[in-house]
Amino acid sequence: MIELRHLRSLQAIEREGSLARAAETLHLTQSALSHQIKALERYYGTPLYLRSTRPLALTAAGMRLLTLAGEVLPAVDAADAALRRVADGRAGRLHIAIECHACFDWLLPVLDRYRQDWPDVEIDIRPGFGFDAVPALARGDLDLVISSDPRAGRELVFEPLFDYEARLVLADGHPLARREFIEPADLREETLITYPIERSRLDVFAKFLQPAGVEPRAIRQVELTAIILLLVATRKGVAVLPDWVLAASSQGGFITRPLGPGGMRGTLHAAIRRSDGEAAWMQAFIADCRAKAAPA
Amino acid sequence: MIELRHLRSLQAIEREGSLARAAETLHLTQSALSHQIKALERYYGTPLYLRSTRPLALTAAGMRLLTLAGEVLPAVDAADAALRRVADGRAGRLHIAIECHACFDWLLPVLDRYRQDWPDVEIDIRPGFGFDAVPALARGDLDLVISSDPRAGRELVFEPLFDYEARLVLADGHPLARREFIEPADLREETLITYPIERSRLDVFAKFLQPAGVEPRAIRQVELTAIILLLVATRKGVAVLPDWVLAASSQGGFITRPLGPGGMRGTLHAAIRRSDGEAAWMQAFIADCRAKAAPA
DNA sequence: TCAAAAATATGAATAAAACTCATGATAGAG
DNA sequence: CTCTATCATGAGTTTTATTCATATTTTTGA
Repeated sequence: MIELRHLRSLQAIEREGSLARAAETLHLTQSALSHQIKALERYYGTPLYLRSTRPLALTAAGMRLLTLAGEVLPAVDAADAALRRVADGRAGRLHIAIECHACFDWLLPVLDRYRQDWPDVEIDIRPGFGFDAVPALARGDLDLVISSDPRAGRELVFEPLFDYEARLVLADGHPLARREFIEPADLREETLITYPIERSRLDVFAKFLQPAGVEPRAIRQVELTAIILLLVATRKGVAVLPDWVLAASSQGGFITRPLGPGGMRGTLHAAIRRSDGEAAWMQAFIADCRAKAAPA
Repeated sequence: MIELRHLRSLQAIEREGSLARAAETLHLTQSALSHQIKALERYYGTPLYLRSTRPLALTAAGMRLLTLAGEVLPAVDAADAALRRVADGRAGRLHIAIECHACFDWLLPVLDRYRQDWPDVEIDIRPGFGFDAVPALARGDLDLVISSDPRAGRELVFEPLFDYEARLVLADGHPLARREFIEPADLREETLITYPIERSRLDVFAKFLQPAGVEPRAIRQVELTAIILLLVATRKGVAVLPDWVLAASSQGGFITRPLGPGGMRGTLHAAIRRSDGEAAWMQAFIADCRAKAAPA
């Protein structure tokens, strides 16, 4: 069966004009090339070179193979170079899912900067994984999941990125603004504005209201962070958002208060496969996440 | 170094969904495939499959190679099929040169018929070889030369095609028409119409006039056979043409006479490389030439 | 035309590789 | 948690590729 080695030999013979010189550039002996071609000719049952001429002249069959070499070898070499970039950490695939909805706010700027430094990394944000993101990571459908509850395993690593505090956001002059901190019962008469995801995935419910058996007066779901802040400022309700959202926002007209006496805190993690952990492109990305909105 | 074998394995694994099944279709063992992939991974220094999943899932690097396989293998298989056609005599290259100018008249119809039966033979008529056609045949620049003087060698074979007689063509009622045959001196007062090639390559001169030291009154060179016949019929001169030209012509107004008492005869040959002599496409072509203008 | 030079071919021996066999390890299903 | 399907591993074997030494062929230049 023909192999790439044969195509490389044919190209070298054409380039160098003789078996002997081609053999040199291929780091082979003239004999090796002669045997190689003879084997090809035996395999196909037709001569590739006219032997009555010196140097050898290609037959039509030989030319067909030389053409094939020209078609095929550049593609092979390109793939080869690409894999080499993967091997030394310059290239990789970074398909991200985010479990935390508000993370778009810091992630997009980070990605923007990152992709300039790592042009060979194929970046994507994949929606629609929901709570299945971590299994999808193990399966190889994803490469990184932004998550706030680490469940490391043999195959997966959870790299801590940064701590955050979820705080209640309310309009300037709201009655609750006089409190030092917020208790669950305080929200009984409030309209709570949240991202449009199921309650079980919202920490306010899971960790704050539900344990106390409190239900807010109403819930309103809004997609965009900026709109949530606008609604809060115009006294349409209150919201619970991580502190980075508020630090990064240029909007005004609201203040924040801790949830509970100690505040509701957490740590954001990047879940990755252990096998990707050493790669330069991955380490750089995690470093960029930690630096977050650092000056460009 | 990566080889086509590896690309075929990757494709089979993708197709079959597991090493074991892929191994079957490749007529290998599962172990062989496992070793093969491990070798590739060692070579590139990066995993091609995630091992923590069953069946194996491709990594980004693995996908790059699978893509390469898709690009490259169809081209390889196409070339392979083409060479197989060459090997069993269905395909070949037929680059023809003709030493005899009038041969166009029977060759073109023959080629027309031939190429319908042998679509995989690459046909061309290569002008500009002149007397160097036979060496060019040995060098592999040509594959067949129509020639009237056989000089066979170790490398070359001259296949006889058919006999012909070169006859003097003259207008009906021309004074020379009363002769049984023509002698050199008869042309002393005639205008001789020839193809536009050097005198040494025209048999009338080389074999008939020159030996007798006779020079015609004038020479006129004309490219096309039909025009030559027209000029003869309209008494602008006489010409020497092989008999097949006259047999095939539908024009009238002229008669022919032998040159010398026995006529000037020759045999047309097809010069080919001995290595092409066995090929089915070549034998068929020579047979077609011998049959000449046989009914289609 | 002949010998020297250059290029390729050949066969045996060696080196390298690819593959198989037998078995061990692991993941996923029930 | 066991069972089954799947993949990995290492030693041994077979196959393939390459080298070495030398023969053959073609080309070149007197």
